[in-house]
Amino acid sequence: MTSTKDTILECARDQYLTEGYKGLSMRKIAQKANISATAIYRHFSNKEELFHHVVKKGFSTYTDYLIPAENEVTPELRLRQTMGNALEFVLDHPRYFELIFIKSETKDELAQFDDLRADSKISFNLYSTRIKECMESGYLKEDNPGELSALLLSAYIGFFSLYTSGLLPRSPKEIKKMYWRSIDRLLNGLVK
Amino acid sequence: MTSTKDTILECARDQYLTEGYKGLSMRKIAQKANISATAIYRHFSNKEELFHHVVKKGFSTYTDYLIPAENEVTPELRLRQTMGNALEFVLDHPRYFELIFIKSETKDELAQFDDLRADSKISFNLYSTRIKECMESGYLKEDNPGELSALLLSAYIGFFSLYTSGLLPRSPKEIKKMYWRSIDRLLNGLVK
Amino acid sequence: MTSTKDTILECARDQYLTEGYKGLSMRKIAQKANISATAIYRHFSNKEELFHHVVKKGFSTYTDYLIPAENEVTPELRLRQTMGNALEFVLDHPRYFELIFIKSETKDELAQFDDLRADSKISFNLYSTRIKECMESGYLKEDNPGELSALLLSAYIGFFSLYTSGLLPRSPKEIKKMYWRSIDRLLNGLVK
Amino acid sequence: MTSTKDTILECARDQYLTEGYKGLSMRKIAQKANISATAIYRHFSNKEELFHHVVKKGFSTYTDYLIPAENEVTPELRLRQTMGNALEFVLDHPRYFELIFIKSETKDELAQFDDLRADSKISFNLYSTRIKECMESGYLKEDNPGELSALLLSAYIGFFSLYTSGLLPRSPKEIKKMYWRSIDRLLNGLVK
DNA sequence: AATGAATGAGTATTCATTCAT
DNA sequence: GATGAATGAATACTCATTCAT
Repeated sequence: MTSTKDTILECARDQYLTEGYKGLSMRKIAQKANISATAIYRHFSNKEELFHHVVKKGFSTYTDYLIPAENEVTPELRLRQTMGNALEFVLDHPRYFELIFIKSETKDELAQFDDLRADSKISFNLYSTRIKECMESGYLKEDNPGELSALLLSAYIGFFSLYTSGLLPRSPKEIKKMYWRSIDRLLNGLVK
Repeated sequence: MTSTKDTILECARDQYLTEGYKGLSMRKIAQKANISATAIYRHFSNKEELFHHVVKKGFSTYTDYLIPAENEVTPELRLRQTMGNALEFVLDHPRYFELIFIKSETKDELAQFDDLRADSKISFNLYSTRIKECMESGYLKEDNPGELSALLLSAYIGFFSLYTSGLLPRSPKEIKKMYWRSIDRLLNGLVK
Repeated sequence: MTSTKDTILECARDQYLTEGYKGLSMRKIAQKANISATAIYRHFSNKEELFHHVVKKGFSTYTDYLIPAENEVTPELRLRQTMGNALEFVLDHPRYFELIFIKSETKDELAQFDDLRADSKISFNLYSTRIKECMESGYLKEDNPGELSALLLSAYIGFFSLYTSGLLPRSPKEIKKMYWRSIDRLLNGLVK
Repeated sequence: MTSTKDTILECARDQYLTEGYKGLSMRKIAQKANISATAIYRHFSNKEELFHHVVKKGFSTYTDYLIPAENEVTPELRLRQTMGNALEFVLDHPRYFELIFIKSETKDELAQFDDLRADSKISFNLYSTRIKECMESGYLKEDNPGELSALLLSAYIGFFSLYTSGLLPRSPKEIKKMYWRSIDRLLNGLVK
C-alpha cells in the first residue's frame, strides 16, 4: 500500500545505507524500486532533492530514537536514557549515523540547506535540555550547557566514528560496555 | 628533482584536499601533473592504489604533527602538547583530518588494508603512551590506557567533525579556546 | 473567456518567440498554460500539429501587418506602405519573421503542408498586386510582376536575415534608414 | 588516409547537411564514423566545439567558391563571376548555404564567436571589393560600397531562402535564369 | 475535458582503463 | 617511461507520448 514515492525513498535510503553515496545512482534506485529510471523524476525533481529527503528521514529517525527518553522520571535518568537511545540508534542504523553525523561527502550540499541545519540543531538541543535539567537538579556542576552538549555529542560521534572505522571492538556487547564506561569517565568530571 | 611518481602523488593529494573525493579523477590529476592520463598507470596500478598512497601520506603527516610533543619535559606537558599538535593539524589540514578520521567515503576500501589500519593504530599508540606516562607519574588516575586513549581521540574527532560540519564557531581563535575548555572538562574527571 | 486550446496556442507561440525551437517542449508549454502536459493532447494530436498552428498564427500576424497598406491612396504609396509595414513587422516580431521566412529548422515539415504554402503565397500575392498596380499606373516599368515580387521579397528577407545575424547595425533608427535607402536603390532601376 | 578527426568532421557535416541541427547528435555522428560515441571527445572537447568546426568548414567552402572570380579580367566580369560562383555554391551545397546564411537555430551560439563573425565579414568584403572596383572603373554609380554589398548579399540570401523554402521554381535551369534576371533588374538601377 | 503515473528512447558528458606504439 | 587513440559502462537528465482513471 506504500506509494511509489515512498518506495523510491526507501530504495534510495537502502542504496545509500549499503553502498554509500557513490552507489546512489538514479538508475540503481529505479532498478531496486522496479520502475523506470525516469519515473523517479515524477516524484523528485532531481537527485539532490531525493537525497535531501533521504537525509531528512535520517534525522527524523534519529530524533525518534531520542525523544522517548523524556519519559524517564529524573533528569539524570533522562540524560542517561538519551545517551542509551543514541547508542541504540547507531547500532541499529550505522549508515544513518554516518549520514547525519559524518556525511563528509555531502557536507558541501547540506551546508546550504537551512532545514537540514535546523534538524541538526534539534538533537543538539535535546542534549542541551537534558544537561540544563541536570544542572538545575544539582546532578551536574554549573557550566556552559551548550559547550557541554557539544562535548557529549563530540564524544558520541567520535566514539562511533572510530567504531564504524573498525578501530574499536566489533561485538555489540563489548562496544556497549565500553561506551558506558566512557560515558562514566566523562560524566565523572562533570558531576558535583 | 622530484620524481614523476611524487608529483602525481602531490597532485592527487592537492586534488583531494581541494575538491574532495569526487574531484579525484585520473584525468584531472594527470592534467595537474602535466602528464598524460595513462602515464599515471606506469606508477600506480589503478586509482585505488593511488588513493591508498594519498591516505598513507595523510597518516604520516598527522604523525609528524604529533611526534614532536615527545620533546616536552613532563608527562602532563607531553600529553597537552600532543593534544595541541592535533589541534594544529586539523586547523592546518582540515581535508587530511577528514580523510584519515572521517573518510566514510573510503572506509570500505580502507577496511581491507592492514597497513592503513596499522597507521591508524600508531596515532592511537601515541595517545596511549602519553596516557600511560601520566598514570605512572601520578597525573592521571589509574585506568585502562587504551580506553582512555579512545575517549580522548573520540572527543577530538567528534569535536572537529562538528566543527567541519559548521555546527561550532568558525573562527580559529574561538574554536581553539573552546577546544581547550572541552579538554579541561574531560581531564577534570580523569586526574587524580 | 479564451478557450484552453487558445491558451495553449498562445503559450506555445510565446515559448517559441522567446526561447526558439529548442525551447518549445510540451512540458514547458503546459507549465506556462497551467495545465498538465498530457492535456495538450486533448487539443492537438502531437507536437507537430501544435507547431503547425503556431506557424499559421505567424503568417496571419504578418498578413495583418501588410493588409492595412491597401488604404493608401496611390499605387506607389500602397507599395511603399506595404514595405514599411513589413519593416514594422520584423522589428516588432523578429521571431515570427524567422519562423515564417527563415524557419530552416522546420522547413522539412512545412514543405508537406499545403495550407502553409498557401499562406506563404498570400504575402507573395499582396506584393504582386501592389506591383501590378504600379505598372498599370505607370510608376514602374512593365516587367514580370511575379519575379519582381520575388526580388522585393528576397531583398526584404535577406536584409533582415543579415540584421538578425548581427551583421547590420542593431539600432532600430539606423536600420530603418538603411532599409529605406536600400529600397530606393532597388526601385531606382525599376521605375520608369 | 584521413585522420579520425577529419572523419568525425565530415560525418558531422553530412549529418547536419542531411538531418539539420536536431539530427546532429554525438551518438549519431559516432555511429556514422564507426567509432564509439566517446571517442569524439578525444578530438573535440564538446558538441559546441565540433559544430563550430563544421560551421568554419562551411564558411571556407563558400569562400573557396567565391575567390576564383578574382581571375576575371574586368571589374564587371569579376562582379558577375562572384555572383555566379555564389549561385553555384548554393546549388551544390544548399545545406551549407543554410548553415552559414540562414542558421537561425545557431545564431545565438555563433554570435559569441569572433572568428565566425570574422568569416562572415570575409564574404562581405569580397563583395565590397568587387563593388568598389566597379565604381572606380565607372561601371557602377558612386554609392556607399558597404550598403551596396549588403543589398546584393541580401538579395542573394533572400532569393535562395525562398528557393530552399520551395517558393520558387525547383529546376536548376529555371532558377538560374530567374536568378540572373533578378541580378540584372537589381544592377539596372545601380549602373551609370 | 483533464490528470498523474509511467515509459523508452534519447541527450551530452565523464570515467577508469586498455592497447599499440 | 610515456603517449594518443579508443572503449564500454556509467552518469543525471529531458523528451514526446501513452494509458488508466
